[in-house]
Amino acid sequence: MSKKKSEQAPTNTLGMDVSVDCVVFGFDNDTLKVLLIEQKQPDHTELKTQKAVPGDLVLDNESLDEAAKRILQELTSLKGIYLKQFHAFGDPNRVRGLKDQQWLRTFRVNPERRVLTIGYYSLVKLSEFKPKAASFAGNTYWVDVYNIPSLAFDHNEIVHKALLMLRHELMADHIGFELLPEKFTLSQLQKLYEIILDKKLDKRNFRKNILRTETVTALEEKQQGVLHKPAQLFTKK
Amino acid sequence: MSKKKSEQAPTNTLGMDVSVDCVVFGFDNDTLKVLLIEQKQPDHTELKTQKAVPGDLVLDNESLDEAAKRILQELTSLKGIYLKQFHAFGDPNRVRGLKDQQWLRTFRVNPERRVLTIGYYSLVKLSEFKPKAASFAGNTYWVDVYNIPSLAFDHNEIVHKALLMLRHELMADHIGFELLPEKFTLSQLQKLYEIILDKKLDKRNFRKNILRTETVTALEEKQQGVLHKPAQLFTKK
DNA sequence: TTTACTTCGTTTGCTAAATACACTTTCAAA
DNA sequence: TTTGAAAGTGTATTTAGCAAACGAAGTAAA
Repeated sequence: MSKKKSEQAPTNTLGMDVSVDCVVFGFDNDTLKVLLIEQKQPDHTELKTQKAVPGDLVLDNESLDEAAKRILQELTSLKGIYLKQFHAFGDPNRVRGLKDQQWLRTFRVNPERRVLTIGYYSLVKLSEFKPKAASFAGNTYWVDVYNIPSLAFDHNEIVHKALLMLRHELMADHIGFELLPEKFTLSQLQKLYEIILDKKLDKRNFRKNILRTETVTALEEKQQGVLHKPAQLFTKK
Repeated sequence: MSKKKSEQAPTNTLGMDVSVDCVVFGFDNDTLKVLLIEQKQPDHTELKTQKAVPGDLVLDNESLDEAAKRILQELTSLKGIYLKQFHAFGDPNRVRGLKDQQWLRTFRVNPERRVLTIGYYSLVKLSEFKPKAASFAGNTYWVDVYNIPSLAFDHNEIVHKALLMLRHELMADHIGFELLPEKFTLSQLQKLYEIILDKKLDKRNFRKNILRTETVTALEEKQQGVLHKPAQLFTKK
């Protein structure tokens, strides 16, 4: 930003591509899931398709947050989704793998260029999620965050880091309800916490703590159609 | 990373410049300081010089961490300095201010290009710091982090965010001693914490907490040359 | 050498907050 | 009316936070 060009090496005058990758988390009351997209199968070839986290290049006049929002919106058709930047991934060779290059050549103008990517994670309510039909290369999948297949580029690392950052933020800012429907029970919320943090929590203490933070409010309503005592419903404050 | 080019806007084919900016923190036993560099005064002009945090473009084959290390090493001649990436700043117009452009034109090949910057902060021991003489544009200064002047680009925002992230990490990972000499007293460490967190701490609780984390070990040695009971010296474990 | 002064490091004693832990209640279905 | 299944709740103990005070260890000046 401020130094003169250094003597020992030429300053980068080509620039590089910058992308945003979104680790989209969803929760189905049982497992924490991550949304993956699949490489579109090139016509009549037998290439094994790769999977990755959704992402795209940042456009010329777009901020990083705007790019992340755009990607997510094209993907989910939802607005107002929780989004958080968590890390920049800048290995010079992070898209230079053979399969990675094969994939990039199918749609990038300059597939061989270095790509810096900014990682975002987002929290969506699975109940509201409708995968947008034909907008993406290949299919989309939800996979268990604790059982992620081998992904293209450095996306396994990106997902892993996203989970670590999500854990931190969950403890600090109690954003868990972003993954639940509008109305939810405290047991659902607790189970979500337990799965994200990967440890058991005490029911009474959990309730005390959550209610103290005042991030949720009790509704008059109760759960319906369950074959046991119906729980009180809550919503985010 | 994976989407087809979207219809509504052309994908960026020019790429952009990527830089790393380092917020270098130092501690003089009294105030938390940040290292600033000053724009080199163009010959016989009367332009008011601007100040900024040190940074530079990322080179073609360099990772982000490597770029940050390089910048810091040229600046301080020190190795093994604590460094942490904390945020990416990607506003499309973040270097497009009039004065910012004037400055960039004095040394950048393409001063008008969009620049994405990755923010790092680093912790240096002021006692070991020797500002490198002529390597940089203009002078270097240490300024109180709570009294930062108006800086070029979006560097005020960058410094502010760096401080917030430092606070979080200090509480979580107890990295404070990175700012102190090899041997330090717990009172020094406590004062450092109080200044970074901007609040008073209880002496006994502080000592209990720090000793419990086992990040420091007591030496056999005691403080010398003080006109009161000498304190025990500690060092990082 | 005595006294005053300063900060160190710990003690005591109180209050507030966090943690560990187990039983009763409510509803639907059989 | 019994059964299964999850909801919902209270208390005792431990740990953390805070205030005041004190003996210890050193220097400096009388």
